Amino acid sequence: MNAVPLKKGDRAERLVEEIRQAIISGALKPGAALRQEELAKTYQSSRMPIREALRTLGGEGLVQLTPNRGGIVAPIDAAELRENVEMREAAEVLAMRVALPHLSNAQIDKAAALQEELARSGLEDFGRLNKAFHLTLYAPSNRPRLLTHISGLHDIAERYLRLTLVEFDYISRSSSEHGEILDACYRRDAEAAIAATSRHILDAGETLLALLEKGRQAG
Amino acid sequence: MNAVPLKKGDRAERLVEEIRQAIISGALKPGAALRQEELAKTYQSSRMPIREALRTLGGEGLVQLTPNRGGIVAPIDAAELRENVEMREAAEVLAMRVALPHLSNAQIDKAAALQEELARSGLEDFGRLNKAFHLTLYAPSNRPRLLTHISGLHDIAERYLRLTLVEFDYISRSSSEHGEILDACYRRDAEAAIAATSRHILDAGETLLALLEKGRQAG
DNA sequence: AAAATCCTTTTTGGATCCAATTTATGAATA
DNA sequence: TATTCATAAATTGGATCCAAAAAGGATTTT
Repeated sequence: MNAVPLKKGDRAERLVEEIRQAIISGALKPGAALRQEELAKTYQSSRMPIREALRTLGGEGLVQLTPNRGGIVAPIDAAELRENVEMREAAEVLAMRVALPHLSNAQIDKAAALQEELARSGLEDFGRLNKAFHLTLYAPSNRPRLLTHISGLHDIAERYLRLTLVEFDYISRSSSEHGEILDACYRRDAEAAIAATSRHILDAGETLLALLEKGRQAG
Repeated sequence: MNAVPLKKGDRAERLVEEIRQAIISGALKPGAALRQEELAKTYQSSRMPIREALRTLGGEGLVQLTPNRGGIVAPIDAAELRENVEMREAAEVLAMRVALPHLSNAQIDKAAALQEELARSGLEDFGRLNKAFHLTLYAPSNRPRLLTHISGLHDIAERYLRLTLVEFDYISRSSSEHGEILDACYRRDAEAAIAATSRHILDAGETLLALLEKGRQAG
């Protein structure tokens, strides 16, 4: 594989995505030291693009950089999850409010299709599909910075989702809440759509926080 | 100068701050190409830390990076300003809501002192002091990610402030709005503080947007 | 004269090299 | 035995070097 000579100029970019995914999925564990040489060997490149990638991921909050000591995978803690939930609620309510007036039925259908796939899929794909579901609804907002912001928040949130090994119950509740959001969108009921979005995020946050605390006690 | 040998490990960090300030202040003009060699010469270093700094600033939205073509100072446009205002409103309302219950009179006093300094100062220091004023009030929120987010939004907002060469009228209105916020904080009136913060941000946004449009027409 | 093509120059991205800093190891001392 | 200090190994940050890509100019072609 890798028959394609890999055009110059996106090695760092690729690495950002690969390492980001490794962190989100938990393949790289919270707190783990990110040795440049080691990553370079793993991803078949020199240390240089690794360094650039780590810096980008540092900006996203997935890596903690310390001068002369390099990076570690950002640790997990309840305070960050709480903060993430609050920020996500604020940002997604805004996105929904701006997007809804420009949302077409075709786009809602697309989100609905993602939700169906979500219902059929396992935990492995939950984060990716869930993020796609929400961002699909916000796409017509025409707010690129806001969407990037929300995307980053979802990436961080997914780490906590994976960590707590969310049970089936959670996914099914999320499913019905997604249904409520879609209904409100189809009706173009802004208040209802915003309220459902807000509740969806905050409820999920509470559930995860509780599980995280429990997990912390249990080990 | 530069008698201090500049410890290793924060060259890139320093450069981030210097270049960020140059972009915010307008010394580096929107759309201008950021030649690595040139910046390296200007800031007395090699291209390497420059590259890392540009990548960080790219993440902050102050630099636009294109593969194999390097970076340009992020362009200015009305759509981004609007988006920035919306995001700032959402984020700062959240910050105020979370911070207010933990806000001490001493901290409010500190913000008030910054406001006084603000009233005496010129346009040159407006952005910095205004940001400090708001962040001082949000500090007890204990939400580091949120504060970083707000800080970045302020940096971007300042570019538009400088660009429109805001007139005296704007600063004095901002001054009285800051007074309203402080009053509400002293009274620990959450609703009033949030409402005043929201209005403050949205009003300023409208003013700037209008000036930006006018400036665009006038040249 | 306009457009396309080739060639030169400039500039970026990646690899390698070197120095500074941190971390690990072990000896010396209290 | 625990602690401090010195030394060695590992690792990062910065500089330099080289190849690939893009930008700019000249020449040819229509």
